[in-house]
Amino acid sequence: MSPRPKNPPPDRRGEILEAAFRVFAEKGYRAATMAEIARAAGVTPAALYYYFPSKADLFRAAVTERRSQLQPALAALASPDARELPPREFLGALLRAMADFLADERTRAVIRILLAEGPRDPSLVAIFQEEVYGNIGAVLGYLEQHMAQGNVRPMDPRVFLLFFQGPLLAMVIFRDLLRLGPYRDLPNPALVEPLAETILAGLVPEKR
Amino acid sequence: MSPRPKNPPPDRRGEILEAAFRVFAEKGYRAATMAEIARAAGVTPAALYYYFPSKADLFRAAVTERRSQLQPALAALASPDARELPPREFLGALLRAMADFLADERTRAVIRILLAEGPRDPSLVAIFQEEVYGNIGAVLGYLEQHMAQGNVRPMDPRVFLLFFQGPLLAMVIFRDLLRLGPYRDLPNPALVEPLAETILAGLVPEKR
DNA sequence: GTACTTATTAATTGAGCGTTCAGTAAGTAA
DNA sequence: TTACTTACTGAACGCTCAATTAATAAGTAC
Repeated sequence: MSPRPKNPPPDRRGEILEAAFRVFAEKGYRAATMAEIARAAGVTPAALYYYFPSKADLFRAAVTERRSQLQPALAALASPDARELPPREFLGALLRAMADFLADERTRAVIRILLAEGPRDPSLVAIFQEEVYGNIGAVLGYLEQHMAQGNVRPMDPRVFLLFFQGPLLAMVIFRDLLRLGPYRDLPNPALVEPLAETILAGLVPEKR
Repeated sequence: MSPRPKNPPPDRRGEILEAAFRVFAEKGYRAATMAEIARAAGVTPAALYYYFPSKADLFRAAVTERRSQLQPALAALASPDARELPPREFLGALLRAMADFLADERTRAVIRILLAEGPRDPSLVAIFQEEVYGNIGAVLGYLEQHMAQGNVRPMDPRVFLLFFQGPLLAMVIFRDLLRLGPYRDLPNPALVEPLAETILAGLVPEKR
């Protein structure tokens, strides 16, 4: 192959990032090789070093790039419109929005990377923590207000988040990451609807 | 150092397995080197090959060894005594037993390994799936019975498990694996007690 | 004490991988 | 046309690391 190809691809850098993300998501950081990423991107390994100074930098760039795709889904949860809803509707919508968010294959890839590399790379965790908690903040404001008014069972907001995110996260881990047999064919709604019903029955006190 | 030391340790193999488990748990499979495991066990790398044919075999053996430590905690959940309890007490005890189970550092190490290596090693997942689901089965029997009698809100048992395990698993991931700031100082009971209260209020219908 | 087995080491090998570097075709500017 | 920049390639380097091998001290059986 010759340098400077006839039809110069307009966004080599972007192609490399996408290929890198795919390979890192599939193999993990250590097992992913620059050679394989290069192959996936249709270039030679050396070309990767034209755009990124090291494997670590490429990894960071690839993951950070994808992260911004997650923003809208979370932001929607904190929209002013949503804040006008009564607790039952608000919390149900929140739950469904999170489920949609987790239904995205790229989201699951990020989770896969985060679970595999996060425990050994705090700076990677920090990237997501900042972003996710920035958006969750608004949701918590809503909650605190309704807890004070007695419309929602009062509790530590951290506990609330675990309560809400936990079952969904567990489903993604069991079904999509570990591929546990019994969960293979459990569709999202089959979890979300009973979950919403049961959580809300316990979380939102009966109308007085 | 001389071969065949003066005071021959009685259980070299066990020491190696323990050292290997620690290193694998901390570094992950790829990043853990035979040299480091050997150092942790107080032998040379070649000694590892006296007991285990390859790195992969050592890894499998180390993880499998630990797995059996988890059995008692899960078995207790399915004891005949527990099955006599009314749903509220049974489910509360189940939740607390799971929390205790997850409080064990070795359990968390297994989870860390499972999340990091599981997505790329189905046979590793299979080891745990078999064991965990063997014991969960008995719990599900209890549940089905009480669901049929209307004492527990009827639902897919898989959903029930996600519902029960999810928040605890999420706490372990956020607090212990990813070390998210806000969760750093959230003690187990601070999650378990409100969780039990809220889940049970929603899961177990009001007394008629 | 001799023969054999067990448990271990030191040294080495060989593959794989991140990274570097010199070279070069294609595009751009004067 | 010349000078320069951009965007790569092919080849090689150096290192790490899993795995092998030959040697050997300590224990055991006879």
